[in-house]
Amino acid sequence: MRYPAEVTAARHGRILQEASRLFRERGLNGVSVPEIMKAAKLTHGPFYNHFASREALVTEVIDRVMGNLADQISSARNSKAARRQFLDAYLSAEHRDNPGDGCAIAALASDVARNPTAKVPFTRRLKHVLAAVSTKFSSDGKDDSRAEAIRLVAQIVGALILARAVDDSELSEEILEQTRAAL
Amino acid sequence: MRYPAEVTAARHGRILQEASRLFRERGLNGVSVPEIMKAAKLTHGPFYNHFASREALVTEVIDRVMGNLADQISSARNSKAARRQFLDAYLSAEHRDNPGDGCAIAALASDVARNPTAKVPFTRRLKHVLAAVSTKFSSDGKDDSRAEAIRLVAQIVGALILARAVDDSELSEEILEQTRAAL
DNA sequence: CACTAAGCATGACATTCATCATGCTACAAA
DNA sequence: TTTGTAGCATGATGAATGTCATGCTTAGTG
Repeated sequence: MRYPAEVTAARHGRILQEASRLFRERGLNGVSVPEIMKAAKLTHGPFYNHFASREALVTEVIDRVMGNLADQISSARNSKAARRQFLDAYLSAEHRDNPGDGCAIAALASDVARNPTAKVPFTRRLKHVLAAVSTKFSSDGKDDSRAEAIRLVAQIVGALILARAVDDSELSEEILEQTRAAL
Repeated sequence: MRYPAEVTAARHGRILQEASRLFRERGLNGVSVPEIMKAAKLTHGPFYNHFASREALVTEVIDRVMGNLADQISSARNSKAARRQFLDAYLSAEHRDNPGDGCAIAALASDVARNPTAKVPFTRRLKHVLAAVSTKFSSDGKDDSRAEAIRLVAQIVGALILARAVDDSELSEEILEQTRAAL
Protein backbone atom coordinates (compact mmCIF):
# COMPACT_ATOMS: atom_id res chain seq x y z
CA MET A 1 0.00 0.00 0.00
CA ARG A 2 1.03 3.59 -0.35
CA TYR A 3 2.06 5.58 2.74
CA PRO A 4 2.03 9.29 3.67
CA ALA A 5 5.15 11.18 2.64
CA GLU A 6 6.22 11.76 6.22
CA VAL A 7 6.03 8.07 7.01
CA THR A 8 8.18 7.24 4.01
CA ALA A 9 10.69 9.92 4.92
CA ALA A 10 10.88 8.60 8.45
CA ARG A 11 11.55 5.09 7.18
CA HIS A 12 14.22 6.37 4.85
CA GLY A 13 15.88 8.07 7.78
CA ARG A 14 15.62 4.91 9.85
CA ILE A 15 17.37 2.87 7.18
CA LEU A 16 20.19 5.41 7.06
CA GLN A 17 20.44 5.55 10.81
CA GLU A 18 20.53 1.79 11.32
CA ALA A 19 23.00 1.38 8.47
CA SER A 20 25.22 4.04 10.02
CA ARG A 21 25.23 2.17 13.28
CA LEU A 22 25.66 -1.31 11.82
CA PHE A 23 28.42 -0.31 9.41
CA ARG A 24 30.38 1.24 12.24
CA GLU A 25 29.85 -1.81 14.41
CA ARG A 26 30.58 -4.53 11.86
CA GLY A 27 32.30 -2.83 8.96
CA LEU A 28 31.16 -1.89 5.47
CA ASN A 29 31.30 -5.52 4.36
CA GLY A 30 30.02 -6.98 7.60
CA VAL A 31 26.33 -6.18 7.22
CA SER A 32 23.88 -7.37 4.56
CA VAL A 33 21.03 -5.46 3.01
CA PRO A 34 18.42 -7.74 4.66
CA GLU A 35 20.03 -7.16 8.06
CA ILE A 36 19.90 -3.40 7.62
CA MET A 37 16.28 -3.51 6.51
CA LYS A 38 15.37 -5.74 9.41
CA ALA A 39 17.01 -3.32 11.84
CA ALA A 40 14.93 -0.57 10.22
CA LYS A 41 11.80 -2.70 10.77
CA LEU A 42 11.11 -3.33 7.12
CA THR A 43 11.45 -6.30 4.82
CA HIS A 44 14.30 -6.50 2.34
CA GLY A 45 12.22 -5.65 -0.70
CA PRO A 46 11.71 -1.89 -0.41
CA PHE A 47 15.43 -1.25 -0.03
CA TYR A 48 15.61 -0.44 -3.72
CA ASN A 49 12.79 2.04 -3.41
CA HIS A 50 15.09 4.04 -1.16
CA PHE A 51 18.55 3.47 -2.62
CA ALA A 52 19.83 2.70 -6.09
CA SER A 53 22.18 0.02 -4.80
CA ARG A 54 24.00 -1.16 -1.72
CA GLU A 55 26.98 0.88 -2.75
CA ALA A 56 24.84 4.02 -2.99
CA LEU A 57 23.80 3.46 0.60
CA VAL A 58 27.41 3.05 1.65
CA THR A 59 28.48 6.36 0.14
CA GLU A 60 25.45 8.11 1.59
CA VAL A 61 26.20 6.73 5.03
CA ILE A 62 29.84 7.79 4.82
CA ASP A 63 28.81 11.27 3.80
CA ARG A 64 26.27 11.55 6.56
CA VAL A 65 28.29 10.12 9.38
CA MET A 66 31.45 12.03 8.51
CA GLY A 67 29.41 15.18 8.10
CA ASN A 68 27.98 14.72 11.57
CA LEU A 69 31.48 14.42 12.96
CA ALA A 70 32.61 17.60 11.27
CA ASP A 71 29.54 19.46 12.50
CA GLN A 72 30.06 18.21 16.01
CA ILE A 73 33.61 19.54 16.11
CA SER A 74 32.66 22.76 14.36
CA SER A 75 30.09 23.55 16.98
CA ALA A 76 32.51 23.00 19.86
CA ARG A 77 33.81 25.94 21.83
CA ASN A 78 37.30 27.15 20.96
CA SER A 79 38.98 26.71 24.30
CA LYS A 80 41.46 24.53 26.07
CA ALA A 81 38.70 23.14 28.26
CA ALA A 82 36.61 22.11 25.26
CA ARG A 83 39.62 20.46 23.69
CA ARG A 84 40.34 18.56 26.88
CA GLN A 85 36.75 17.45 27.19
CA PHE A 86 36.63 16.26 23.61
CA LEU A 87 39.85 14.28 23.89
CA ASP A 88 38.84 12.66 27.16
CA ALA A 89 35.53 11.56 25.67
CA TYR A 90 37.15 10.39 22.46
CA LEU A 91 39.75 8.34 24.30
CA SER A 92 37.32 6.88 26.81
CA ALA A 93 36.38 3.26 27.44
CA GLU A 94 32.81 4.15 26.60
CA HIS A 95 33.71 5.39 23.15
CA ARG A 96 35.93 2.37 22.62
CA ASP A 97 33.12 0.01 23.53
CA ASN A 98 30.44 1.72 21.45
CA PRO A 99 31.68 2.10 17.90
CA GLY A 100 28.10 2.08 16.64
CA ASP A 101 27.55 5.71 17.52
CA GLY A 102 31.18 6.73 17.74
CA CYS A 103 33.75 8.31 15.48
CA ALA A 104 33.25 7.43 11.83
CA ILE A 105 36.93 7.77 11.01
CA ALA A 106 38.11 5.25 13.57
CA ALA A 107 35.31 2.86 12.69
CA LEU A 108 35.40 3.04 8.90
CA ALA A 109 38.70 4.41 7.57
CA SER A 110 40.21 0.98 6.98
CA ASP A 111 37.14 -0.18 5.08
CA VAL A 112 37.06 3.04 3.12
CA ALA A 113 40.67 2.50 2.08
CA ARG A 114 39.54 -0.65 0.24
CA ASN A 115 36.46 0.90 -1.34
CA PRO A 116 37.26 3.44 -4.06
CA THR A 117 33.68 4.69 -4.20
CA ALA A 118 33.54 5.36 -0.48
CA LYS A 119 36.78 7.32 -0.61
CA VAL A 120 35.13 10.22 -2.40
CA PRO A 121 32.74 11.40 0.34
CA PHE A 122 35.22 10.33 3.01
CA THR A 123 37.94 12.55 1.62
CA ARG A 124 35.65 15.51 1.19
CA ARG A 125 34.35 15.28 4.73
CA LEU A 126 37.74 14.56 6.24
CA LYS A 127 38.84 17.95 4.96
CA HIS A 128 36.00 19.53 6.87
CA VAL A 129 36.98 17.62 9.98
CA LEU A 130 40.58 18.72 9.70
CA ALA A 131 39.53 22.32 9.19
CA ALA A 132 37.26 22.15 12.21
CA VAL A 133 39.93 20.56 14.41
CA SER A 134 42.40 23.13 13.20
CA THR A 135 40.28 26.06 14.27
CA LYS A 136 38.88 24.55 17.45
CA PHE A 137 41.39 22.25 19.02
CA SER A 138 44.86 23.48 18.09
CA SER A 139 46.98 24.98 20.81
CA ASP A 140 46.12 28.60 20.11
CA GLY A 141 45.82 29.92 16.60
CA LYS A 142 49.32 29.23 15.42
CA ASP A 143 50.31 29.10 11.78
CA ASP A 144 50.97 25.37 11.85
CA SER A 145 47.58 24.59 13.32
CA ARG A 146 46.70 22.50 10.26
CA ALA A 147 49.76 20.33 10.69
CA GLU A 148 48.85 19.95 14.33
CA ALA A 149 45.30 19.00 13.44
CA ILE A 150 46.52 16.25 11.13
CA ARG A 151 48.81 14.84 13.78
CA LEU A 152 46.14 15.04 16.44
CA VAL A 153 43.56 13.21 14.34
CA ALA A 154 46.03 10.50 13.31
CA GLN A 155 47.09 10.05 16.91
CA ILE A 156 43.65 9.63 18.46
CA VAL A 157 42.28 7.56 15.57
CA GLY A 158 45.24 5.21 15.78
CA ALA A 159 44.94 4.91 19.54
CA LEU A 160 41.22 4.16 19.42
CA ILE A 161 41.67 1.53 16.72
CA LEU A 162 44.41 -0.15 18.71
CA ALA A 163 42.42 -0.03 21.93
CA ARG A 164 39.52 -1.71 20.14
CA ALA A 165 41.65 -4.43 18.56
CA VAL A 166 43.10 -5.60 21.84
CA ASP A 167 41.77 -8.37 24.01
CA ASP A 168 43.52 -7.31 27.19
CA SER A 169 41.60 -4.65 29.09
CA GLU A 170 44.71 -3.46 30.89
CA LEU A 171 46.62 -2.90 27.70
CA SER A 172 43.58 -1.32 26.09
CA GLU A 173 43.19 1.09 28.97
CA GLU A 174 46.90 1.82 28.92
CA ILE A 175 46.74 2.78 25.24
CA LEU A 176 43.90 5.19 25.89
CA GLU A 177 45.48 6.61 29.03
CA GLN A 178 48.91 7.20 27.53
CA THR A 179 47.35 8.95 24.56
CA ARG A 180 45.21 11.12 26.81
CA ALA A 181 48.29 11.99 28.83
CA ALA A 182 50.27 12.93 25.73
CA LEU A 183 47.83 15.51 24.45
CA MET B 1 47.91 -38.56 -5.50
CA ARG B 2 50.26 -38.33 -2.57
CA TYR B 3 53.10 -35.79 -2.61
CA PRO B 4 56.51 -35.60 -0.93
CA ALA B 5 56.47 -33.96 2.48
CA GLU B 6 58.53 -31.02 1.28
CA VAL B 7 56.09 -30.32 -1.53
CA THR B 8 53.18 -30.38 0.89
CA ALA B 9 55.01 -28.11 3.31
CA ALA B 10 55.78 -25.68 0.51
CA ARG B 11 52.14 -25.58 -0.49
CA HIS B 12 51.09 -25.01 3.09
CA GLY B 13 53.49 -22.10 3.26
CA ARG B 14 52.17 -20.73 -0.01
CA ILE B 15 48.60 -20.74 1.27
CA LEU B 16 49.69 -18.86 4.37
CA GLN B 17 51.74 -16.41 2.36
CA GLU B 18 49.01 -15.64 -0.15
CA ALA B 19 46.42 -15.37 2.61
CA SER B 20 48.68 -12.96 4.48
CA ARG B 21 48.95 -10.78 1.42
CA LEU B 22 45.29 -10.96 0.42
CA PHE B 23 43.96 -10.33 3.92
CA ARG B 24 46.11 -7.24 4.23
CA GLU B 25 45.00 -6.03 0.81
CA ARG B 26 41.29 -6.71 1.06
CA GLY B 27 40.56 -7.28 4.73
CA LEU B 28 39.79 -10.39 6.75
CA ASN B 29 36.29 -10.58 5.26
CA GLY B 30 37.24 -9.48 1.77
CA VAL B 31 38.77 -12.72 0.52
CA SER B 32 37.16 -16.12 0.07
CA VAL B 33 38.70 -19.52 0.64
CA PRO B 34 38.56 -20.36 -3.09
CA GLU B 35 40.36 -17.11 -3.90
CA ILE B 36 43.12 -17.84 -1.44
CA MET B 37 43.55 -21.37 -2.78
CA LYS B 38 43.61 -20.11 -6.32
CA ALA B 39 46.32 -17.59 -5.42
CA ALA B 40 48.27 -20.48 -3.92
CA LYS B 41 47.82 -22.38 -7.19
CA LEU B 42 45.60 -25.09 -5.76
CA THR B 43 41.92 -25.90 -6.02
CA HIS B 44 39.60 -25.13 -3.16
CA GLY B 45 39.27 -28.73 -1.97
CA PRO B 46 42.54 -29.32 -0.12
CA PHE B 47 42.11 -26.23 2.01
CA TYR B 48 40.71 -28.42 4.79
CA ASN B 49 43.71 -30.70 4.61
CA HIS B 50 45.77 -27.71 5.71
CA PHE B 51 43.49 -25.81 8.06
CA ALA B 52 40.64 -26.81 10.33
CA SER B 53 38.49 -23.88 9.20
CA ARG B 54 38.66 -20.48 7.62
CA GLU B 55 38.83 -18.94 11.06
CA ALA B 56 41.80 -21.12 11.96
CA LEU B 57 43.61 -19.72 8.93
CA VAL B 58 42.77 -16.18 10.00
CA THR B 59 44.25 -16.61 13.46
CA GLU B 60 47.32 -18.32 12.05
CA VAL B 61 47.83 -15.49 9.57
CA ILE B 62 47.46 -12.86 12.28
CA ASP B 63 49.98 -14.65 14.44
CA ARG B 64 52.45 -15.02 11.62
CA VAL B 65 52.21 -11.57 10.17
CA MET B 66 52.30 -9.81 13.53
CA GLY B 67 55.19 -12.00 14.58
CA ASN B 68 57.11 -10.99 11.48
CA LEU B 69 56.55 -7.35 12.35
CA ALA B 70 57.83 -7.82 15.88
CA ASP B 71 60.90 -9.70 14.62
CA GLN B 72 61.61 -7.02 12.07
CA ILE B 73 61.65 -4.31 14.71
CA SER B 74 63.54 -6.46 17.17
CA SER B 75 66.35 -7.01 14.72
CA ALA B 76 66.74 -3.30 13.97
CA ARG B 77 69.71 -1.38 15.29
CA ASN B 78 69.15 0.73 18.37
CA SER B 79 70.08 4.13 17.02
CA LYS B 80 68.53 7.40 15.99
CA ALA B 81 69.44 6.67 12.38
CA ALA B 82 67.66 3.33 12.42
CA ARG B 83 64.61 4.94 13.96
CA ARG B 84 64.61 7.65 11.31
CA GLN B 85 64.97 5.10 8.54
CA PHE B 86 62.14 2.97 9.90
CA LEU B 87 59.76 5.89 10.24
CA ASP B 88 60.53 7.23 6.78
CA ALA B 89 59.87 3.84 5.23
CA TYR B 90 56.73 3.31 7.29
CA LEU B 91 55.31 6.69 6.37
CA SER B 92 56.25 6.44 2.69
CA ALA B 93 54.00 6.46 -0.37
CA GLU B 94 55.34 3.04 -1.24
CA HIS B 95 54.21 1.54 2.05
CA ARG B 96 50.86 3.30 1.72
CA ASP B 97 50.33 1.86 -1.76
CA ASN B 98 51.38 -1.70 -0.91
CA PRO B 99 49.42 -2.90 2.09
CA GLY B 100 49.80 -6.49 0.91
CA ASP B 101 53.31 -6.76 2.27
CA GLY B 102 53.13 -3.87 4.70
CA CYS B 103 52.39 -3.38 8.39
CA ALA B 104 49.90 -5.88 9.75
CA ILE B 105 48.61 -3.51 12.40
CA ALA B 106 47.64 -0.76 10.00
CA ALA B 107 46.13 -3.25 7.56
CA LEU B 108 44.22 -5.48 9.97
CA ALA B 109 43.62 -3.82 13.33
CA SER B 110 40.13 -2.63 12.42
CA ASP B 111 39.11 -6.07 11.21
CA VAL B 112 40.63 -7.66 14.28
CA ALA B 113 38.57 -5.38 16.49
CA ARG B 114 35.44 -7.05 15.08
CA ASN B 115 36.74 -10.61 15.30
CA PRO B 116 37.08 -11.88 18.87
CA THR B 117 39.05 -14.94 17.80
CA ALA B 118 41.60 -12.87 15.93
CA LYS B 119 42.10 -10.60 18.92
CA VAL B 120 43.94 -13.29 20.85
CA PRO B 121 47.05 -13.66 18.67
CA PHE B 122 46.89 -9.98 17.76
CA THR B 123 47.08 -8.89 21.39
CA ARG B 124 49.88 -11.28 22.21
CA ARG B 125 51.99 -10.15 19.28
CA LEU B 126 51.20 -6.49 19.75
CA LYS B 127 52.85 -6.73 23.14
CA HIS B 128 55.99 -8.00 21.45
CA VAL B 129 55.83 -5.15 18.97
CA LEU B 130 55.47 -2.58 21.73
CA ALA B 131 58.36 -4.10 23.66
CA ALA B 132 60.53 -4.05 20.54
CA VAL B 133 59.64 -0.45 19.71
CA SER B 134 60.28 0.51 23.30
CA THR B 135 63.82 -0.83 23.30
CA LYS B 136 64.75 0.13 19.76
CA PHE B 137 63.02 3.31 18.77
CA SER B 138 62.46 5.33 21.93
CA SER B 139 64.46 8.48 22.40
CA ASP B 140 67.22 6.94 24.54
CA GLY B 141 66.44 4.46 27.25
CA LYS B 142 64.21 6.61 29.38
CA ASP B 143 61.84 5.22 31.95
CA ASP B 144 58.76 6.23 30.02
CA SER B 145 59.94 4.52 26.86
CA ARG B 146 56.94 2.20 26.94
CA ALA B 147 54.52 5.11 27.00
CA GLU B 148 56.43 6.63 24.14
CA ALA B 149 56.26 3.38 22.19
CA ILE B 150 52.49 3.25 22.55
CA ARG B 151 52.10 6.81 21.36
CA LEU B 152 54.50 6.28 18.47
CA VAL B 153 52.69 3.17 17.24
CA ALA B 154 49.26 4.78 17.53
CA GLN B 155 50.51 7.84 15.71
CA ILE B 156 52.03 6.11 12.69
CA VAL B 157 49.28 3.50 12.41
CA GLY B 158 46.64 6.22 12.46
CA ALA B 159 48.51 8.28 9.90
CA LEU B 160 48.97 5.35 7.52
CA ILE B 161 45.32 4.35 7.77
CA LEU B 162 44.22 7.90 7.05
CA ALA B 163 46.64 8.26 4.14
CA ARG B 164 45.22 5.07 2.65
CA ALA B 165 41.60 6.09 3.06
CA VAL B 166 41.99 9.33 1.21
CA ASP B 167 41.34 9.89 -2.46
CA ASP B 168 43.34 13.07 -2.77
CA SER B 169 47.04 12.42 -3.32
CA GLU B 170 48.01 15.85 -2.01
CA LEU B 171 46.17 15.36 1.25
CA SER B 172 47.47 11.82 1.53
CA GLU B 173 51.05 12.99 1.06
CA GLU B 174 50.47 15.82 3.51
CA ILE B 175 49.31 13.38 6.18
CA LEU B 176 52.43 11.26 5.74
CA GLU B 177 54.74 14.26 5.58
CA GLN B 178 53.37 16.01 8.66
CA THR B 179 53.65 12.80 10.63
CA ARG B 180 57.20 12.22 9.47
CA ALA B 181 58.04 15.79 10.45
CA ALA B 182 56.51 15.39 13.88
CA LEU B 183 58.63 12.41 14.89
C1' DC C 1 58.01 -55.13 -0.87
C1' DA C 2 53.33 -54.48 0.65
C1' DC C 3 49.85 -51.31 2.11
C1' DT C 4 48.22 -47.50 4.72
C1' DA C 5 46.92 -42.97 4.35
C1' DA C 6 48.25 -38.04 3.04
C1' DG C 7 46.75 -34.82 0.13
C1' DC C 8 45.23 -33.71 -4.40
C1' DA C 9 41.03 -32.52 -7.94
C1' DT C 10 36.34 -32.56 -8.73
C1' DG C 11 32.06 -31.81 -7.42
C1' DA C 12 28.08 -31.35 -4.29
C1' DC C 13 25.68 -29.16 -0.22
C1' DA C 14 22.84 -25.75 2.12
C1' DT C 15 23.20 -20.74 2.97
C1' DT C 16 23.43 -16.24 2.10
C1' DC C 17 23.80 -12.52 -0.78
C1' DA C 18 22.39 -8.35 -3.96
C1' DT C 19 19.03 -7.47 -6.95
C1' DC C 20 14.70 -7.69 -9.57
C1' DA C 21 9.61 -8.92 -10.42
C1' DT C 22 4.98 -8.92 -8.94
C1' DG C 23 0.85 -7.36 -7.05
C1' DC C 24 -1.58 -4.64 -3.98
C1' DT C 25 -3.24 -0.48 -1.54
C1' DA C 26 -4.08 4.10 -0.41
C1' DC C 27 -2.01 8.69 -0.90
C1' DA C 28 -1.58 12.69 -3.84
C1' DA C 29 -2.43 15.16 -7.85
C1' DA C 30 -5.80 16.19 -11.44
C1' DT D 1 -13.70 12.23 -7.54
C1' DT D 2 -10.99 9.88 -10.33
C1' DT D 3 -6.59 7.94 -11.34
C1' DG D 4 -1.69 7.18 -11.55
C1' DT D 5 1.90 5.71 -8.89
C1' DA D 6 4.97 5.46 -4.56
C1' DG D 7 6.28 2.17 -1.71
C1' DC D 8 5.09 -1.89 0.85
C1' DA D 9 5.45 -7.50 1.39
C1' DT D 10 6.46 -11.64 -0.68
C1' DG D 11 9.07 -14.31 -3.32
C1' DA D 12 12.36 -15.62 -7.09
C1' DT D 13 16.94 -15.32 -9.33
C1' DG D 14 21.75 -16.53 -10.09
C1' DA D 15 26.09 -16.08 -8.06
C1' DA D 16 29.17 -16.82 -4.30
C1' DT D 17 30.16 -18.73 0.07
C1' DG D 18 32.23 -22.26 3.71
C1' DT D 19 32.43 -26.92 4.24
C1' DC D 20 32.19 -31.89 3.32
C1' DA D 21 32.33 -36.34 0.40
C1' DT D 22 34.53 -39.03 -3.00
C1' DG D 23 38.04 -41.30 -5.40
C1' DC D 24 42.60 -41.53 -6.96
C1' DT D 25 47.60 -41.93 -6.76
C1' DT D 26 51.90 -42.40 -4.77
C1' DA D 27 55.11 -41.30 -0.68
C1' DG D 28 56.26 -43.37 3.57
C1' DT D 29 56.14 -46.89 6.97
C1' DG D 30 57.00 -51.43 8.72
